Amino acid sequence: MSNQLNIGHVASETGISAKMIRHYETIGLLNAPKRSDAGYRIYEHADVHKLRFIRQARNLGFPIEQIRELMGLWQNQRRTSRKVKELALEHIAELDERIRELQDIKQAITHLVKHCHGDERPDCPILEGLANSPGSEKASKAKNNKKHLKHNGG
Amino acid sequence: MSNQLNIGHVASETGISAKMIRHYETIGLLNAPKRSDAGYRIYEHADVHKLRFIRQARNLGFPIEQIRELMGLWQNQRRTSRKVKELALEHIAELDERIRELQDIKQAITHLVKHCHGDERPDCPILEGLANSPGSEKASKAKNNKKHLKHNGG
DNA sequence: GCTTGACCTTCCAACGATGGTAAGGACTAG
DNA sequence: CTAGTCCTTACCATCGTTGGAAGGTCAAGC
Repeated sequence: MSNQLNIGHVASETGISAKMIRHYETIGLLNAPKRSDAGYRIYEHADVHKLRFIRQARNLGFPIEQIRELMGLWQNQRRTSRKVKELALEHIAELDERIRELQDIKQAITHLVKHCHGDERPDCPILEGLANSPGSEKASKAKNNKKHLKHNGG
Repeated sequence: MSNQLNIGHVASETGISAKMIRHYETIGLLNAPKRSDAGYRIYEHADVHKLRFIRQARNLGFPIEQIRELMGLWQNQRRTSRKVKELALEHIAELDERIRELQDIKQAITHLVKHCHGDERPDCPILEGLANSPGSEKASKAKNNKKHLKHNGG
């Protein structure tokens, strides 16, 4: 009976933690499976397939909401590949934007670092740059739309 | 009397919302200012200076904890520029890693997109790629240490 | 006085995706 | 019967920021 598709089995088979499988169920990304008499979740092979799809999409950085759409398209036999490609291109554009932002930041810091001796002296252009750079700030609010600039989420 | 450095004034002067200024105080990034009889926060010009420093560092993507370190170094007259440069280089390394991750992802999706017609036909290599790619998953856990791959923090 | 409106205060919740932990029930092997 | 592993729900933490609610304060006008 150990080959029952309970959550642990599915988790190890898909590489998605039991925690996340339950989470995907609560947010409606995965349909709620049947339960055993004891209340255990019992999955079908189709669920494993779906979870693999989700994992792949997550690995590619698709946000949950886009994965929801992708899964809808995936299950829909009458979808057009045009719509799927649109979603993918949209995602690529977002990736490009984030890459560009990070590169801009990297360049700014690199510029500061270049002028820092990095020795025993306290003199440090990096700190000076952080303290002094933007002339006024009231105006910069409009330009700086980098809210989505997240540091490492891990 | 309107030139009192209360939180609203400081907020508009630094471009940091009053909300965030209070937040920085609660997490100990900014020291708690004096209060008026009514309990209003009354800041000094040094605080404005500090907040500008914080804002710049955030704009460059430094996480709060690193900003805390940077501010310590900034205020410390006996610091060495070496330590500051180390922190900055560490941050650059993290940026590089994130950029690389995003580029890898972008390349993978781009590869899928290239083979998709993007027309009225339902046939779609993108969805197939998402559904089928990784042969087994149990092993892939070790390789995939991209936990910190966050989508847009919005 | 009394009201209006802008400002301030604290506390609580949310985003997105995941990890952790706790308390308790269910199962399996010895 | 017991030990150990699995399952259940539920809450808290991350990370930085924003939003709202409910209430106190202040400066102005009538």
